[in-house]
Amino acid sequence: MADVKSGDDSLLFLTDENLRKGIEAMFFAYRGFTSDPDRILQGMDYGRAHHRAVHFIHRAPGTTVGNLLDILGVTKQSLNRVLRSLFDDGLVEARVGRKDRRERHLYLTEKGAALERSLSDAQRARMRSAYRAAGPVAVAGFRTVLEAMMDDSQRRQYTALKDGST
Amino acid sequence: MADVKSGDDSLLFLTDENLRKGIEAMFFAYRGFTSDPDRILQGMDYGRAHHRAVHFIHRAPGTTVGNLLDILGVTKQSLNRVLRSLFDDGLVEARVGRKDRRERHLYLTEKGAALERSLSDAQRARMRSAYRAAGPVAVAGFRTVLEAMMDDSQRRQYTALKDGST
DNA sequence: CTTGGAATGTCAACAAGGCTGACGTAAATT
DNA sequence: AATTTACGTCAGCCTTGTTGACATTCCAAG
Repeated sequence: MADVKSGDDSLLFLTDENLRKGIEAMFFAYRGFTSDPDRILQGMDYGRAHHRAVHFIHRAPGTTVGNLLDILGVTKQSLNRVLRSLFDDGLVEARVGRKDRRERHLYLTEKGAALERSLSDAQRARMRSAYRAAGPVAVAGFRTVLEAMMDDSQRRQYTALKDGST
Repeated sequence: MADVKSGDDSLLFLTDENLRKGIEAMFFAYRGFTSDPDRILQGMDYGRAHHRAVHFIHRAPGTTVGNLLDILGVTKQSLNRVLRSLFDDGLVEARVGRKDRRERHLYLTEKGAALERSLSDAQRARMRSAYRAAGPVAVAGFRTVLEAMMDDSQRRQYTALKDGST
């Protein structure tokens, strides 16, 4: 695909220079992307790892620990440290699986949902403002490129969530 | 805001659902974005922090330590630890400023340039494949949205680099 | 010339959040 | 009954970020 004859400059967007700009844009944008939740979380005993856990538990209530491990791509020891503090503080609760009682299904409590809301409100506000400034066509392109940047396994998780439950 | 009259769907891309998808796309894509260099670096004594330092020294040869501090947004103690190991291993060299001799101007050695090349080759390969799959219009949108997501100070640094020296 | 402040380097201590390895328990599966 | 799976936990390590304190060097202003 995209086998462009010479004389055609439609592949100029693939120059190393343009790729470098994209790389640096990712770097700086990701900083902005995480900065608002980070600001909210600092001072609490929580960090970015808690944010991620809370986000995906909110997103897929009743998800199992193992499932969350796959999505977050960390070790169970690492996730467990985070989950334990969320349990202890009453933000997340685990219910034993009904079908398979080895599984723990995770849910946000009211308190947890409140934190999730405050974090995602902040992050969405930045996203919304960026989307609005860029317009719908740019946003579609944004999502297309991001999706193409993922590993296969990540893309599967993303799309599984994308059109997910609720 | 976003007071969309019914019948007009031009602002439908600003729904919370779409914003959430963008947020998750950023999360998963960033993992892909960093995974190739991370894989190369693991096993060496280096990590992502070294990659960033090497990248921006390559990008703006002769940059000062203070300048790099601004770009990377870390403390000098943190950066110094990274730079010291790069000095020790002969990947980066610091030349005392000619005009202001307090400043250290940073340059990659041949060895440092080789590492930079291997890291950025890997990262560019992923980027190129994503760009190619998405096409030029999507790429333009991608960059537009990312730029809109940055903080002002980040955007200034980004654009300063974007059309920068060489 | 002296001094204030800027740029840099360094030491010590600490925290978050990754990691591995090992081990234990309960429950499902074979 | 034996094995595998899902989960939890203990112990220890690494990277990379943080703060605070302090020394050095040197430009620039008084």
